[in-house]
Amino acid sequence: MGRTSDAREKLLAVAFQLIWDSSYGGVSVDQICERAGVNKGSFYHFFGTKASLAVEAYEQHWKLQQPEMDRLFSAQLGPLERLSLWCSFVYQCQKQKAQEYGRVCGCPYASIGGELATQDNEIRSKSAELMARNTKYLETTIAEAQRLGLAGAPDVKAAAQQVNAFVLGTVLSAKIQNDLEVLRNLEPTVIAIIGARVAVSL
Amino acid sequence: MGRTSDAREKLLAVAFQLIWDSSYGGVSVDQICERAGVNKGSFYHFFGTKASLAVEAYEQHWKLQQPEMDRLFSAQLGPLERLSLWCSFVYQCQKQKAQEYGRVCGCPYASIGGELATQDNEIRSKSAELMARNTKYLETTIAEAQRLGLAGAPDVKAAAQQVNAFVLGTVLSAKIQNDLEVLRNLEPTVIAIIGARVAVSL
DNA sequence: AAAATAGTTGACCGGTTGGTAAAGTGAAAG
DNA sequence: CTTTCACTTTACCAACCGGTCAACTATTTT
Repeated sequence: MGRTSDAREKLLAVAFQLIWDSSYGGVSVDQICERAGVNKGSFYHFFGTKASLAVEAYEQHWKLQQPEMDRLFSAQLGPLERLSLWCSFVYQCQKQKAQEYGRVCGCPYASIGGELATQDNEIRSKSAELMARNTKYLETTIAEAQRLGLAGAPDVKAAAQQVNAFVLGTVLSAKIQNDLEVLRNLEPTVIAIIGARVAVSL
Repeated sequence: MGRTSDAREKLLAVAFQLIWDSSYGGVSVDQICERAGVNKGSFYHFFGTKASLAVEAYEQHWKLQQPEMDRLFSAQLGPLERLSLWCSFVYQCQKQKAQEYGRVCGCPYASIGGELATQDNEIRSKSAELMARNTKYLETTIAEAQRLGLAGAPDVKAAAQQVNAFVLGTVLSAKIQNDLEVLRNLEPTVIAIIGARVAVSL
């Protein structure tokens, strides 16, 4: 009973976008409210603090993004094909966002995580959790590549973390240089990371 | 003529530390002044804005750090040895800072760069510049490895960027997970990145 | 000694911050 | 129809933000 509202969903979506465009500290609750067309009182009806809004906004974004990830990492595809598709996806995703906003915006999860890791433990651990979910796709894929003799990583979990770190670092470089170029050819290095140990030990 | 002062140097050092510990947005001019034992009026005698203090603080930190980098990348050492030394250095550096502060603090240049890349172009470009200086060491080293037949990267500059991105991403992961473990074995993957192409093409 | 200069002091500014509170409104449940 | 309750509205708060200013002090040059 009582009335219904889409203010909550609007706030989540707007908060995610605004924080991705600038940063957590660079966006105020007032700005989020204004852009969402919601009064501040309503904001604090739905969310206890700015930080908890951020945590929920990022969780929500993951949920909306998950079907796309499932599609990219479909079991219908070969493991190397999935990795290749994912590399292209990362580039395309950054490219589209850069066209919309006029600057390279980087990885949203890593951005807020990197900004607040030492200051807000809940946001840090949510960021870590979302990045771990991402790495899980890589781990499963690399494990299958291994099984098919396409990769030579002794420790699959470590290899997934390494691939993730490489792509994360490249996306961050692209953001800091404000240049998408470094993102255009991720795949060969990803292949090198997961295949190198076999090759090197030859 | 006029009196002399070390307030400027104190502000630069304190600002760098405080921003590294938390973030640019998370530290106020008042806090920097208080920790440095300097009045706000003096702050604005030396620096025009908070942002320009940050830019100068990071440049200063680079200058202080450079001799250490020159030592790590000494021409007396073999190229792979330099890379190995650098990987250990990155880990030790993060470990020491983590012990001092109680949390993994990540790469200072990348942290401020990632936070403000879309908001403050001067800070973004200073961050990019410092990271490029870092990559230059890698580039020279990889070029020599190539010359000695120890690496098989067709594009040396790209390989240096890839190695840098991998380490950067791993340091960021360590910060977000607040766990140094991922940093303990950087070297094999670095070797794989610069050596893979030769090995793979066998 | 006096003038010129470099640095210090601390009060002050308007605007913004995250967050609160209380009264009001509209729709669904009884 | 009325009660109930989810949501909205708006005014408000103390604390803090980056930045300014004019008076003041210590040092060196002339």
